[in-house]
Amino acid sequence: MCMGALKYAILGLLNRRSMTGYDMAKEFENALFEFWNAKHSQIYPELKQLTEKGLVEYKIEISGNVLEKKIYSITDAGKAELAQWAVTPHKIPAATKDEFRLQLFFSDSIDNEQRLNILSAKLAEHENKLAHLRQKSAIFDHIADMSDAAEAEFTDYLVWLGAVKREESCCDWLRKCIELCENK
Amino acid sequence: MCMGALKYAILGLLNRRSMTGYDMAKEFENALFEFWNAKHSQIYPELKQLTEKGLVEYKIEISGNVLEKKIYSITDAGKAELAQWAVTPHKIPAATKDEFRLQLFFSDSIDNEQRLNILSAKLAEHENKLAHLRQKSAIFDHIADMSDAAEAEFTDYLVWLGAVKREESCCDWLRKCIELCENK
DNA sequence: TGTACCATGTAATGGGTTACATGATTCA
DNA sequence: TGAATCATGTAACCCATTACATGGTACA
Repeated sequence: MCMGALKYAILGLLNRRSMTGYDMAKEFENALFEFWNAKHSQIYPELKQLTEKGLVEYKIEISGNVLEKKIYSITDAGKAELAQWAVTPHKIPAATKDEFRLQLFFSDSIDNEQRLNILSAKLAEHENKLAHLRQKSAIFDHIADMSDAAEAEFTDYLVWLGAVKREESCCDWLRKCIELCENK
Repeated sequence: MCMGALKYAILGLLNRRSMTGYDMAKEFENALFEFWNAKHSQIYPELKQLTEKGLVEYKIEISGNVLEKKIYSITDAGKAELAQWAVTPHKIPAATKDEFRLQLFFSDSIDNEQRLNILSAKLAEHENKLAHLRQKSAIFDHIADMSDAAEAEFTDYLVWLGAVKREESCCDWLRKCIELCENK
């Protein structure tokens, strides 16, 4: 389905700045969380392979007295592969498996009151998530005019906007569902 | 992450009507596609397990002269487990891995014109998908007033509405991205 | 000195897709 | 008689998560 896209996620990160595998794991948790994720147990083996293929390289840095850090950076070969991927069309991903929607679909077997309960609880969760997402907008506040934003800031903003709109739309839908159930 | 939710998808389907594993695969492809999917290679082993646990049972029916079909149905034990699951709260799923958003995020490395190209292509894809989703609304047209719709039709409608709204929101986002890029 | 975090790896397991394998039925 | 579809199963592989495993650093 994804055809080794982790590879490009890593190359993309290294194309912005050199970093350790540990740093990457944090980037996935923070900046990329809304559309990609990978744990360190996946990152380290992948970095090993990318090194063997010559797409990335590392130099060892000593932190403190003995702790060895591998600072990875992208090679020219890596940049070439990334550039190619960057303009390749990709399929719309298959819809996420969503246990809540599954539950709602089969809620023909429970009564309307219980259905309202699970809908209200889910709406509260998503409103909470939306609030957290909106808090992150502070990062983009200093960009008065997007037209002269730095490139990386601009693309960060575009995907952030997508995450917010997705969450808003989800909340709207849940409110509509609640309304329809209440008029039942 | 999903903790064996396939089990409940199957129980939910069988709670609506008895059917074969083959029928289930078709249901996943058609009715459930927007929030769940499973291929026959996953369904048959799961049905075997559920039979062993006594949550479903089957009777063999002969189609034509020799072809044996296993018509599965839900047992009382299965209904009890389904009823319990139906009111259990589930976590919001982790965001889908979306290679396009990954691409957009890292499009700081390509020029604005190419970014506009991939955005326009993706918008066309999603508009197409939205059109197909809306076509399916015909199924719900005969329900003049949702308040007296059959339960199963009503819940089908709720999740369908969610799929449409999700797709509309995605199109809106892409148009906004295109607008921002054009003013760049 | 203890706790949170930095840093790197491997192993076991689960979930899911694609491919392999087989054969019957229906209809043109 | 050939093609599309019905019908059931297994095997190999890929991706990803959780757990296992180790040890250093920074700071209160």
